[in-house]
Amino acid sequence: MKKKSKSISELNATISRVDEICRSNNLGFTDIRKQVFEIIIKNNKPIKAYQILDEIRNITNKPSHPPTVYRAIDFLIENGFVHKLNSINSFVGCFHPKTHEECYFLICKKCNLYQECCDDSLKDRISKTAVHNNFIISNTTLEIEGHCLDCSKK
Amino acid sequence: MKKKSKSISELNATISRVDEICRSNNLGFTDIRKQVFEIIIKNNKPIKAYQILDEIRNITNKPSHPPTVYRAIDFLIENGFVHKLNSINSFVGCFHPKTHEECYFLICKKCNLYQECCDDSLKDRISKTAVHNNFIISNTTLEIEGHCLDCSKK
DNA sequence: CATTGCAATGTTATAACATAACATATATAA
DNA sequence: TTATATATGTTATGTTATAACATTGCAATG
Repeated sequence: MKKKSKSISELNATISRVDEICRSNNLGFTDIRKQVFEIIIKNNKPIKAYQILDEIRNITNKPSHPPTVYRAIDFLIENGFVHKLNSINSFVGCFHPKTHEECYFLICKKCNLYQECCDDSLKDRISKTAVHNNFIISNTTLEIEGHCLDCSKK
Repeated sequence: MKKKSKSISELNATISRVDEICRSNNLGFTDIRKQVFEIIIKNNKPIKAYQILDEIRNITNKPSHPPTVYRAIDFLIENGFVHKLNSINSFVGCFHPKTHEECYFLICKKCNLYQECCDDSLKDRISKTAVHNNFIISNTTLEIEGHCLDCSKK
């Protein structure tokens, strides 16, 4: 389980990476989208849409509305830069965008830190289950809630 | 993928089974709870809380309110008789309550039919992933969305 | 350089999902 | 009887998300 925040350099590297991906794929990484992405990725923990909205209002001192945030989130999810945790209606940044399609998560209920856990054996197992049921996967939600090592010690 | 509705006898068997479990565990399977359970399990497809509320209103012709439904759902989920599909804010009945803790799902986006797919190899794989990350699981959400055989043929 | 088209954003309103808080009822045990 | 616990009724509100339409800005085309 992740113990501490990502380093500044790691954050910046991820942001640059997304910037590049957008440029090379002709995706408009607009100010709003960049802003929302940065808020999500810097948050370290899953963040909710209305928290993002509050932050934007604080930063810009302008009126902002839910659709602005949700549209940006949609863009970021569509392109794999952000994931939604359905079990807690929250959003997390992806630290290795475009390197995998599916993303699985461990979420600590106590400290709220999360970790992507996208190992291939798990992916394979899920694929096999789908095949076995004659099912064509379009997207998978795997969210494992519980306690990380630190929090289960306490 | 499930092709058709469960048979009446299968439904009744499940309802009786739940009834028994409640009796032997001293759980109050009250009228409201039974009613909500029956609505969910007979629906065959994932159903939403407010749809359940509408059905109750139709059946009873009395004023009913969201908390009534959500309380019943909470009871049913706590005791493993119903599961929530977080990815679509919907509820499904469990056809083998108390025989497993975790329940995984295949959900067809086209016809909305769902199937529980709780094979042990998948469960083991998830456990191993958790162990590998020093993580203690309290609950797992695995929802695989896509298309069932029938719908992918069309 | 219009003007047309398109993608993104602004804005208002409301839909959809869920729970807090307190009142009432019902059953059962002390 | 009274106390206690469990369940339900009821009002209000909190939280999450989207529909619908107006406006802006920019780039391609004539």
